[in-house]
Amino acid sequence: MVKRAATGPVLGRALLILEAFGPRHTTLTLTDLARRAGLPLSTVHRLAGELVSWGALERDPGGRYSVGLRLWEVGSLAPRGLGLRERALPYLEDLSQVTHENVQLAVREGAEVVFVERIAGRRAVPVHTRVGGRFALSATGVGLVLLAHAPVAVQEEVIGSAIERFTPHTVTDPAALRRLLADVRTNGFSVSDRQVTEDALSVGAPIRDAHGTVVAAVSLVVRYGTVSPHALSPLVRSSARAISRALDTAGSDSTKQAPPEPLR
Amino acid sequence: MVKRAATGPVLGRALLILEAFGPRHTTLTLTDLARRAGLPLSTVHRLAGELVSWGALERDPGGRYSVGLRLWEVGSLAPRGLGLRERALPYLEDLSQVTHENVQLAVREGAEVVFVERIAGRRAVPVHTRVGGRFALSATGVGLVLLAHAPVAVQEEVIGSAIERFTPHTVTDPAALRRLLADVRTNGFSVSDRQVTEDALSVGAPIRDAHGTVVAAVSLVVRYGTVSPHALSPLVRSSARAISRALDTAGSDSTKQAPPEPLR
DNA sequence: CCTGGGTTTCCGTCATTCGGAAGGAGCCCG
DNA sequence: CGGGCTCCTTCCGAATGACGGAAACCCAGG
Repeated sequence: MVKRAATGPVLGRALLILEAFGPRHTTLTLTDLARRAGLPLSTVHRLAGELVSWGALERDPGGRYSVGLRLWEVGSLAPRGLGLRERALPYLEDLSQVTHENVQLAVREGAEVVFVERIAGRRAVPVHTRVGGRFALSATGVGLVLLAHAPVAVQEEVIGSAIERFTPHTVTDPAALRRLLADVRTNGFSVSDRQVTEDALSVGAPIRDAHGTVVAAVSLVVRYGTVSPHALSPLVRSSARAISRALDTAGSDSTKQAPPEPLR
Repeated sequence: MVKRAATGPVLGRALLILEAFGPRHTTLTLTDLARRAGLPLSTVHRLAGELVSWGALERDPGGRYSVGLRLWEVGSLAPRGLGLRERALPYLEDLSQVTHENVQLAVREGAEVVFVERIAGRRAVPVHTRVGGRFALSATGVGLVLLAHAPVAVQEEVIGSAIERFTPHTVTDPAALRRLLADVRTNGFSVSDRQVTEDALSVGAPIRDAHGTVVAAVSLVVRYGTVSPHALSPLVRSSARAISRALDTAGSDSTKQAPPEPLR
């Protein structure tokens, strides 16, 4: 069994409160907070008060709560968050300048992708990606890369459960997905052909740490039909390798680089 | 006296643990964590375990702790963090493209500036600014703007306590600082003339919300002597106003209406 | 084999959290 | 102007979960 939370009441509830916030709900009233967290009002009132006094949450003049700057600061210390973003950004910008297309940088968290950075091309296909947002592993360019190199347990989890379909082109057949992942591993890049939206195609490549473990992925997202995947893959792959190299050399704050492996 | 922590033991300690991380200490061993947080080992072990199980912290194979991606995700929901950054970014990039100098975006937290975004010009003066990092209010371009428009209590706090000196040009005299702040308010922009380093000068301007309250500041940082402040101020000011406008339209509902959240 | 660093587990004591309920503060509508 | 609404804040006694010293554990390295 790996599911059990193992969290005491206090912390557990405090974290439930943090979880209540989301992209669609960045500021919440106390009552909403309690409702969304599934906790009694007075409990939320007390805990939220403590969180505010530290700066994890903030209250606007109307009394509504939002995530505090202080929490953002701490969050920005996450090696797989801002740390990664900072090191990769120059290369992502190069990609952006050269292609004028959407560039994405993402890591895997559990059975989902989390987008760490996104540079939107001016006249590129609109992509509904939010920095800090999550998405299914099996459909996007970055997702396919991360899934292909994920521990087998994760792959099986994803393949085993029903795969969400976004377009007629979304690969939902387990066998087909397995083949796709194998291709990603042998080719060194992924292609998501209109799997998320009818008009977009993305090409992703793996970013590795000093040990060769895949820790992140980059991708270019282009309008379907305008560019061939084969034209993009060398570009994406070489950028991914450049970023990988940048990660190696920049590992200054520790004696040895170790691959981050989130557990559940 | 400002305000007592008002935090129960559990949460308080958990937050102390989070505080133990910093730019120079992104990954810590359990013992370090305990030492830096000033807590007994077993306590930290227990609490950190809970935090890990939720994803607020992560452990690498070596058992060392770092800030978890999950916390970064939640942090990215902070309106004054990523929210602000996202809306301002296009304008910051324009500034960067036009001038090829360093562009900074910051907000005030207590008696310090917190940098929310920084775009480094290729061949611009090196600036030691880190996104998510803090700095004294009284010296930088952004800091002067934020201080000039801060509540009087904050201004007095800063002016009252000893002002840190970075260069011979740093303004540390209370009266002089007061005059400087008054200038900032009347001129609508600030100039930090070699106050942080001998070779840098920065010009900052205020960003306001729908109510006219100053909520953030932008600045350009250039090498001293290359450009006159007067040449920069119109540019910085107009960018600041553009960003202010972008904040208004983007759904800053005061206390009136139900939040019409724009999705994409 | 032993020494020393960090890590994990245990468990009796007792300080802290819990949350229902009651009291305010606005706001809208008739 | 008053009654009803929703949302916010404060209180306090019961009992539950937190606390952390101490001891076992697990390596490396000498």
